[in-house]
Amino acid sequence: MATGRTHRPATRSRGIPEATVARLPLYLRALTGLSERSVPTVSSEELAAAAGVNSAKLRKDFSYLGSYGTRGVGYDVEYLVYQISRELGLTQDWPVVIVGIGNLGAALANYGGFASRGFRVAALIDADPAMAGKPVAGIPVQHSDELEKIIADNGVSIGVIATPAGAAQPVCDRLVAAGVTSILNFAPTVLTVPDGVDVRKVDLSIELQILAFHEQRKAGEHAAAAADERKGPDGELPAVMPA
Amino acid sequence: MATGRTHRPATRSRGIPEATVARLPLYLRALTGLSERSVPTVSSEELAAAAGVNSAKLRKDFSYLGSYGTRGVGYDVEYLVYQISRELGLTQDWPVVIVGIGNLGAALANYGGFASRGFRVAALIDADPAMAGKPVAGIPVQHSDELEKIIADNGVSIGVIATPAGAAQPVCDRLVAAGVTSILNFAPTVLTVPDGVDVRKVDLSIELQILAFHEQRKAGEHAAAAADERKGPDGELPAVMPA
DNA sequence: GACTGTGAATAGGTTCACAGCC
DNA sequence: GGCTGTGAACCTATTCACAGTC
Repeated sequence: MATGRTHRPATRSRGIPEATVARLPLYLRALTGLSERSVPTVSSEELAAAAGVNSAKLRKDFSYLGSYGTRGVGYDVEYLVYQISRELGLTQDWPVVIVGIGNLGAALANYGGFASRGFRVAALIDADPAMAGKPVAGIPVQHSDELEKIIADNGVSIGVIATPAGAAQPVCDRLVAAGVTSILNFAPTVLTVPDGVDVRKVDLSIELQILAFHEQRKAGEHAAAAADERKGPDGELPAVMPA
Repeated sequence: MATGRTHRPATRSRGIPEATVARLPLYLRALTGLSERSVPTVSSEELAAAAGVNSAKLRKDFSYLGSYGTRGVGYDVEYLVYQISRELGLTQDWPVVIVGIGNLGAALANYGGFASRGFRVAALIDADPAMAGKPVAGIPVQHSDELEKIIADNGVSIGVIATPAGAAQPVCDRLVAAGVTSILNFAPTVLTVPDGVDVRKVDLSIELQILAFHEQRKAGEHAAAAADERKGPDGELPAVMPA
């Protein structure tokens, strides 16, 4: 009870679960593919397969958006594309800035998947003066001195951070101060932001580590029983605390 | 431990929840930072802050690994680093191949976060013959004809796919046939794999779309009180999106 | 007194299974 | 008959709150 409010409990109007929101882009991608092949309608079963989920989950997800299907028939592809796009806010244009134009930043600038949704790379920003003016993906890199002006001039509310870890928090602070309220962070560091600002992170090495965990388990399936319990096989390193 | 009354011994030793596994790399990163600054011990509160989670969750997570802390004191940093590394399988060397050396593949090849964990880029593979031999991040790119041989020679079990969407499934099939059992997929497509093969995906544009959803909702907060949805299912025209 | 470890309570997400409609 | 939409059952994850330990 003493714990105040950290997280606003979902808004009153539309309670779309977070897990559902995270899958909408998946459905949208699958639907876009069908649309390009001029498929008029699709069943929950087919669409679920194309999106890589199961059909019960898909139907449940769609039920949060409304009743957009037809029983006995399925879903109208074009109509669903529109509804999901609207729900995700992709019917409007989102200018984004990418800060940190190293290898990853350049890859992001070149990534086609942004433009094809409602995202437009409004500017590339880097702290290295030597980068200034150099075009990447056809867009000239601007120096980070310009950051605040760029954000303001373009009405940017989404920023992508692809800087080294050490630069991420200061960059984040400046973005937020300049008016950015959503941040996609590729730097391997935890960002602190004020309430009302959303941060999502993508950490490339974390994904690999999760794979390694499962991979290890597969490998150890033969000899699983052996080195299992806390009597760990300390091959090396500090074996403090016996527990 | 926990020889209490619980009548379900089943989930004892190897039952680490997936959500916990996904956070272990986060803790590890925070701990590594502390270790570099020679901090000897850390409380759940401090470590949780550094990792960006709350302390109850962290303690619960650690309780699945075992009792590695000391009441009244906290956790020994070095010891925890070791235990988590071992749990994640990072005390061994994981050779990985990266397939598709475009902008993103090159960024991944250059990404320092891999090497610093147990990951070693064993080879870079691309289908473009013009790329063959060109060094990227100091590693010469090899042609995809060599894929099977490379996997076998290096004992690779983890593959990273950074190809265009269309090439991803064929590449995936070849990786799996050659013995790869874990795949990190950056291509915006759903991969189909046999049982026993793990796939994790990272889709850059999906993350942005999720941000857009929340961003849109923030923007509408002023006018939120207005029409509270539930508008007629066919009130809007499915005006198809621009390509 | 400080802090971990963990049952119990709660919240969130998934799957089942079937009613309702085409 | 085929397929959606959804309450109910189930499962997973998070948070609470406090007993246990140093």
